[in-house]
Amino acid sequence: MLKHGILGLLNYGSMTGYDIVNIFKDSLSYFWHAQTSQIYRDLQTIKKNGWATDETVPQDGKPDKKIFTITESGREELKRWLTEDSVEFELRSPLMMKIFFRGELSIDENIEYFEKLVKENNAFDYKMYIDPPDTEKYAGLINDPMKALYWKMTVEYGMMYSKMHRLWLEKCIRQMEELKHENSGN
Amino acid sequence: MLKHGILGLLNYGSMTGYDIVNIFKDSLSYFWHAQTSQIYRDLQTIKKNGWATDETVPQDGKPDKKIFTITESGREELKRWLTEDSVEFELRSPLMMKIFFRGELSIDENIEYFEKLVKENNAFDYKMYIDPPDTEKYAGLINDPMKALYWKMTVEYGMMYSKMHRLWLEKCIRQMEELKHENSGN
DNA sequence: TGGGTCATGTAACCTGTTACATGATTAG
DNA sequence: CTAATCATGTAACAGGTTACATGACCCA
Repeated sequence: MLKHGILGLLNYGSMTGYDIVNIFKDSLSYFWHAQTSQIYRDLQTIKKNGWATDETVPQDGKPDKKIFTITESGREELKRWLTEDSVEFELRSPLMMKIFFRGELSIDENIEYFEKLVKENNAFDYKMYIDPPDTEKYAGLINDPMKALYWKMTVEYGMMYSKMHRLWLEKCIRQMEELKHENSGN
Repeated sequence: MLKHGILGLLNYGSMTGYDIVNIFKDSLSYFWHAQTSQIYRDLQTIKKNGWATDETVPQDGKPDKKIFTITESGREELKRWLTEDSVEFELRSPLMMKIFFRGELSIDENIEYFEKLVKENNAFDYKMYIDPPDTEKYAGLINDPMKALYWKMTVEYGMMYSKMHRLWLEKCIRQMEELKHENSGN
């Protein structure tokens, strides 16, 4: 998955591992986390598979750069991946895994926990509001409005997800409060 | 993560690897996928860590059973995991990874693709409607209404997620149609 | 003089996936 | 007769995480 994400970025233009790490942070990281070390390692695999070539460019005052360029075979692989038939409707949520078992703790602990999650969610929204993913920054990379649409759609997904998440958290808190009062009312 | 999910199930009562595989399918699998082989392997690790003990029970006409029982140290580990402070607000979506790069394909291919996703989403909703996750089936396991709430909340999350997903897909299709007509209108 | 940016990675480990293997019983 | 259920895994590989390492330049 990550290899194809890197390939997709390389398809916009030749760049270094360092560039990829940075662009990743501003875009794909919202729905796929990647370690720097993994990016450098996968870049080696990409080269080994013949999907990209590299060229070392010396610089003065700065470390050498290694610029990767996608090959024809890399473009084919990217297209193959994009059009392959696979079930991607997969949701992996460590949060739900924990909440499933949260009945082990007291209802007060849980209400407190959910309120903490609401705060985190708000902080995320606020950060998105004051410092939104800067698509302009990469205008040189993705200048085609047809291509930019898809980036925009993933950003919208993130926003809708966040909203749904908050609604769900609030509903859960209401349900816990109810159960709490029912039990104390007996 | 999976190890702690298994530990959580074991905490409801002693059971075999086979039982865990089945309960997993009806519950946790909606937000965490696990291979049978991984469950059996992690069960070995859980035993090695002293979080559970096992007892082999011969049966006739059927293979031997290996019943796992959580230990005090296992319960402590479960509680530690539940209360640990960690950022779980993580979204991993292979779908978004692909959509981000979908500008490489034609707008007609993309509209078709999104319509396929809508159908898949509807099929999922329909399956949930005619064959909902059967919490009753495990009433013997989780009989405390306080504990059952948390299971219910994760199911609700799945439903809200699915709804948001459909809304997003529909919005995307509208945006693509618009862009398509704008471009052909020039 | 201390932290941020630029720029590269390696090593060890942990977690998840795919493919394979066995074999009796029971329900349709 | 065939498919599902019961019940256990192993081996190899792929992918993700954590910790560590280097070093110059620039700005405050």
